[in-house]
Amino acid sequence: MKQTFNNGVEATLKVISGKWKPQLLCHLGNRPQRTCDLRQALPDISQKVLTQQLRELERDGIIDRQITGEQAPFKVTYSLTPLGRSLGQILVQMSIWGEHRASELPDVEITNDHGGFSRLLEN
Amino acid sequence: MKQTFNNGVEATLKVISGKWKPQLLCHLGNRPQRTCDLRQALPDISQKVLTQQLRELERDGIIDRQITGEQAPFKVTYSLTPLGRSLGQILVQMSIWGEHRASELPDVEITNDHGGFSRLLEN
DNA sequence: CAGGATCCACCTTGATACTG
DNA sequence: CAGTATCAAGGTGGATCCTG
Repeated sequence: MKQTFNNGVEATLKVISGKWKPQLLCHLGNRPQRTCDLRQALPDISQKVLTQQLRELERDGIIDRQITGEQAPFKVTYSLTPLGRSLGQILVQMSIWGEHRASELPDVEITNDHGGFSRLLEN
Repeated sequence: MKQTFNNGVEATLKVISGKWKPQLLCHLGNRPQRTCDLRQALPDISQKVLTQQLRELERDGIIDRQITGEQAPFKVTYSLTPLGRSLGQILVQMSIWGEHRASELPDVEITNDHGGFSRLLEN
C-alpha cells in the first residue's frame, strides 16, 4: 500500500523507529544472527515482539531472512541488506549526538556507546 | 526524572520522533516563528498537539520559547537553540536517505525534498 | 492570540498459551 | 527452534470546548 511522507526524515524515522529496532540494527551490524542469538542479546524482548520488529525491518528492505533446514527445528538467520548497511553513517551520527546531549544533561543516561554501530561503516 | 537509553540512537529518536516534529524543525530551521505562523504552515495540526509537540521540543532543549507582551494578545516566538541547530547534519542525512529509499520503492512517496532542512547547516 | 482541560480512538508493545 | 493467536495495557495524537 502507498505510503506518503512530508519529508525524508519522516520516511527514515518510520523505518528505524520501534522500541527494539536500534538495538537489533546494532547487533545485526556486527554480523548475521539467528533468532536465538538475538533473543540472547536482548533478553527482555518477547518472541512475539521480536518476530514483529524483524518482520517490519524485512518488509522495509533493511534485513534479509534466510531459512535453513526443511524439518523442525529450523534455523532462521537474519542479516542486513545493502540498504540496511547504508544506514550506518546515520546511526553512528545519531548515536554520537545522543551521547553528546546526554553528556550535557545530568538526567539522561546512555548505556552503550556508539562503538557498537561502528562495524556498520565497514561496507 | 531520569531517562535511560540503551544507546545514543534511542536518545536521539526520543527527541525527534513525533508526528509533527520533523516538520516543525524544518520550519524553525528556516527562521524563528510565531505560533500563528506555525499553524499556518501546518494547517492540519490541532492547537493542542502543536503546543504539546513544541513543549516537548522545549523541554528537550531543542527550541526556545520567548513571550512578548504583558497583556493579551501575547506574542510567542519559537526558535532553535544551538543544540537544536546541531541536529542539522543528521536531519539532512536522514532526509536524503529517505528520498533515496523512496526513489527505489514505487510505493513510497515523499512530498518535500531535503532542501527544506538545508538552512540548518548554516550555523 | 495562545493554550489549558476533557474525553476518546488508535497503535504499539506485552503476557500468555499454543503449533509445526 | 521459530513463530502464531488472543487478549490486555499504555501512550500518542486528536476533537471539542473553554480561559486570560
